[in-house]
Amino acid sequence: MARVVTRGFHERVFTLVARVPAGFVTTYGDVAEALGLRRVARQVGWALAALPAKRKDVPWQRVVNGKGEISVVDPTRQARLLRKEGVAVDARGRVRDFAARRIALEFLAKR
DNA sequence: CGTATGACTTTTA
DNA sequence: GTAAAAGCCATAC
Repeated sequence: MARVVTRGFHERVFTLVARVPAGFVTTYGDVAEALGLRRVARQVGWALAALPAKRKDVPWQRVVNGKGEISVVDPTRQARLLRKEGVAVDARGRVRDFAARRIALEFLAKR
């Protein structure tokens, strides 16, 4: 079975990201690994970049890089959204207690 | 079908 | 702790 196709790659990314509860964050690498491909972290970010503004069900703001820092060109908006959700963000755009806020991979890839 | 790009990660110094 | 380079793979042209 190793048919891990890219069929709706974005769709899978959105689905996983949508599973992240408010107050928690995840990383591109985690999402990619949850998909079964740790190397596609970039493509995860790509999918979110291509994410249309209509997709309000996808909390793209809860996705940060492996360093727990916002990789978006304009971290201000994302940081503001995260703070609004209860996630403390440093002035440098880094999530406080990132390791603790980082959701478990099992929970993400669950079902 | 080949080349270029990128909201990343990891390794090495 | 920071800095630079390589790797990786889906999308766009």
